[in-house]
Amino acid sequence: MRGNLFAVAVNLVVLTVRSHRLHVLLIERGEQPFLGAWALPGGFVQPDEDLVDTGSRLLREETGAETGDAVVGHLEQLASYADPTRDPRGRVLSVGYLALVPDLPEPTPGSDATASAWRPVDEVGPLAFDHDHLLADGVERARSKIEYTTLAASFCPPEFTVTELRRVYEAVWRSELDPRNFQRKVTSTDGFLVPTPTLVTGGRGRPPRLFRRGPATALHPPMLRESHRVSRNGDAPDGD
Amino acid sequence: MRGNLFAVAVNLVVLTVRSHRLHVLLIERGEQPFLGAWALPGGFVQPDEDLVDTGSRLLREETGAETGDAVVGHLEQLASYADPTRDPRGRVLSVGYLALVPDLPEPTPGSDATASAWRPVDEVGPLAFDHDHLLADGVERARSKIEYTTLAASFCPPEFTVTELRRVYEAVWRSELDPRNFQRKVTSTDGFLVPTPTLVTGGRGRPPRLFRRGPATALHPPMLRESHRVSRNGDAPDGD
DNA sequence: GCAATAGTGTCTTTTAGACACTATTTA
DNA sequence: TAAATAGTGTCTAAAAGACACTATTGC
Repeated sequence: MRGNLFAVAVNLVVLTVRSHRLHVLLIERGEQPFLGAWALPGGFVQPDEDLVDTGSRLLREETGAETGDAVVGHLEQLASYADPTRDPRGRVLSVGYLALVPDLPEPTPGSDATASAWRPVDEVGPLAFDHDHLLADGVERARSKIEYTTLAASFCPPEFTVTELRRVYEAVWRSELDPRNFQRKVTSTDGFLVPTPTLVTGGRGRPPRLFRRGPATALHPPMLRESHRVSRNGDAPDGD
Repeated sequence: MRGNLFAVAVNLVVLTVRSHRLHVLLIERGEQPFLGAWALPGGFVQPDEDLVDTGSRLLREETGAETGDAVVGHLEQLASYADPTRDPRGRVLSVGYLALVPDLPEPTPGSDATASAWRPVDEVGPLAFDHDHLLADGVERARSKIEYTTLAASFCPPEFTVTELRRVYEAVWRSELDPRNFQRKVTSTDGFLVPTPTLVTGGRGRPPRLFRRGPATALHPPMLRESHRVSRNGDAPDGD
């Protein structure tokens, strides 16, 4: 086996929806390199960890919540980044993971960070390392994946209303959806939403019903973004 | 930066369509570990290479053809695999790349292989390392990606007939498509196919027209697999 | 001529999108 | 009561799927 060894890190693109906007979890770096810069949370893979273990450990450390794949939220591998110049310390390969979580309480900064915060994804300035690229890939993955899966519900608490789910789509896609057609679409897609007996009172209008996630993971037919419906060709959703 | 270093390899899932079946390029290992076993072609990332450079270098070495992203065919990152026990030599992270190429001449074995061959993907026995997993992920990526992109044309030579393109879909999906509806669908999707003046003579029936790939990369609306159209929920195309 | 393959037209069914309308709450 | 939000029904347009039909070759 030839030499040329790498350090391997996992970096998280943790997305959530707060006040109708898509937010990402950032940390302010407390170490070199990029001391004081904002970055995606991350850490090195430990000797006996598989990549996904590192991802869930980091997610737990950064958000406090037990939001692995099993409970609420969603965690999946995005892609790996290994440009030889991406880290001034040497050869570091970073495996990006995408996490979709419900709106959580304020995060607590991890050990190597002086601060952490939720920031709207379209207001994020230049980040440390190649994290802008990672973030863009994560956001695009989320945008396209809620088209043909039920993953949008990962942004919601265990019980939620159809309107809450619609706000998720609208925030992630930055577009408005017709509430009536949306209602029909999601409630008639078998296995997407399971109604509970509970109605949410205290609001302004007719009390909405609470739903839980159903067993379905794929949406057929998919829910297409308007930008995808308008033109017939268009740009590439690149593969990596 | 904490220690715990990895060797980083790239492994290729090279797919093509030969005689109406989806094939993958395999090598017979000429070195330990897994000496004599069949495996996906691969190699280590060299000091100044980015991952995609390693991928295209390996693809060139194994297929002989210049089939990077630019020419014909397609190369994209799949996912990374780093189970601590996946390689008996120690900690090796493998970055999987998916390559879609036209039907090429017989491959020439690389340096660390005693043989290489195209094998139908559904007749591939247990492979070395975790390459069965990698292959399954690659095939599923190809199956789903030709639904909403024009990547199926990457399996074709620069000029091809509509029937050849349909054979690609049928081989990758293992299902039959209506030739007439398929024809209308692909020729009416803007930017997918560009007609040439050439008709292919010498065949049995009416001579078909040759087409080239157009500029479109995305298919809107997508071309859905029958399995996806039949039921409304169904199983998960998992994210990583 | 007939068989085979390429390609078009047309009808039916399904789905998306627009939007009128009903239902149930708070103020 | 009016205003607000939830949810249903219905019409239209677009697309998928079935399949009759025409076009052009080799035999």
